Amino acid sequence: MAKDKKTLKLIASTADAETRIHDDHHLSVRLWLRMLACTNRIENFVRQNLQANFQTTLPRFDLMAQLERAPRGLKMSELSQRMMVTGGNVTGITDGLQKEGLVVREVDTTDRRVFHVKLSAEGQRLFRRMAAEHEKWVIELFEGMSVKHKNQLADLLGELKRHVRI
Amino acid sequence: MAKDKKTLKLIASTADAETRIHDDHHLSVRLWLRMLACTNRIENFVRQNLQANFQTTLPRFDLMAQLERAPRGLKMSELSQRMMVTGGNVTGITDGLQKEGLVVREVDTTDRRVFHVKLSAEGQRLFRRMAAEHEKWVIELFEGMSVKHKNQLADLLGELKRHVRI
DNA sequence: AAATATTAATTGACACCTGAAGTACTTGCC
DNA sequence: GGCAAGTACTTCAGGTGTCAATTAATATTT
Repeated sequence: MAKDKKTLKLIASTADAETRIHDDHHLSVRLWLRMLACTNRIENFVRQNLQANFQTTLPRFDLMAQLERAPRGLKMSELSQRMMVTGGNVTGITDGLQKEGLVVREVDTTDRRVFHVKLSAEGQRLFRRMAAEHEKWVIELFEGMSVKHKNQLADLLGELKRHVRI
Repeated sequence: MAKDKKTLKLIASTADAETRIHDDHHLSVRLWLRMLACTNRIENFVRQNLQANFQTTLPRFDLMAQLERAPRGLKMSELSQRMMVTGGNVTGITDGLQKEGLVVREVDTTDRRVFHVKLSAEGQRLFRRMAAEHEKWVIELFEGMSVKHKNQLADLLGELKRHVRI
């Protein structure tokens, strides 16, 4: 039946190509909306848990996570790049964390424009506790999915990430 | 070498299972971070384009998109649910769109607590123009990926979305 | 029918985020 | 040396988001 329809449309010149393109359009948009929905759900879940268990937020957790992976510290601009947010935003989040003694801004000896942001000892302790919980939450969210499917998904997202260079 | 390590650990009872679990933990977290990175990139791209071409924002576009799919209008609570944001947020976005004449709040005849939010005629015209552009941007972002892979990704995300019910 | 609970939407306090303008510093070029 | 251009970060205005408290209307219970 679908074939009959296509066959008929073939008579009208470019109709078939149009149909294919149209389907692909829908595919891409549907894919994007679905990805967004998944991300939102997981993000909401993680955010609620961070708030309930540690009275903190996802951006703060994210910033600390970046620092934990870079023991030598990160410049504000590097944080901005890795967190995929603007510089002005990083300033605010860093201010808050610094005020609570979780991170420190260290001045660069050769270039007085730059800061090297690092986790304080207390920041490290707290982050380790949070990271352990965070891992549990994420496991929990993905536990309905087989390892095989998780790997497939990770591969496809890796491919997408490469194509989506901005 | 990695194998030697594992073999040695096997002597210590449950070590092998632990290793497997540990790997899976990393898999889930890595998967999640990768998904988040993809989403952020696409979202940033779309947001910038919406701003540059239509002087509007993603949440406003999203709200209008929800309304376009529901010609009979949506209650504030329905918008909140579909947009996956809180009610207070929907109030603000709706206020802005209403002020610009793009949506209208219609009172319910039987329950005076509820509003039915609808696109105005102007809102419909504008949304159609924006949606066409939006579709192009999304296609562009996904064009490096084969239709087959896009379908696989959509399927896997569909599975994830089902598992991740909150 | 009055008291109570529930529901729909709004408000206010606070955090996030962007984009653009501003400040302080460094670099490169004459 | 000195000045223009560039870089690192901050500040500010405005829109987005949460949560908790509030208001107004409807449902339920007695």
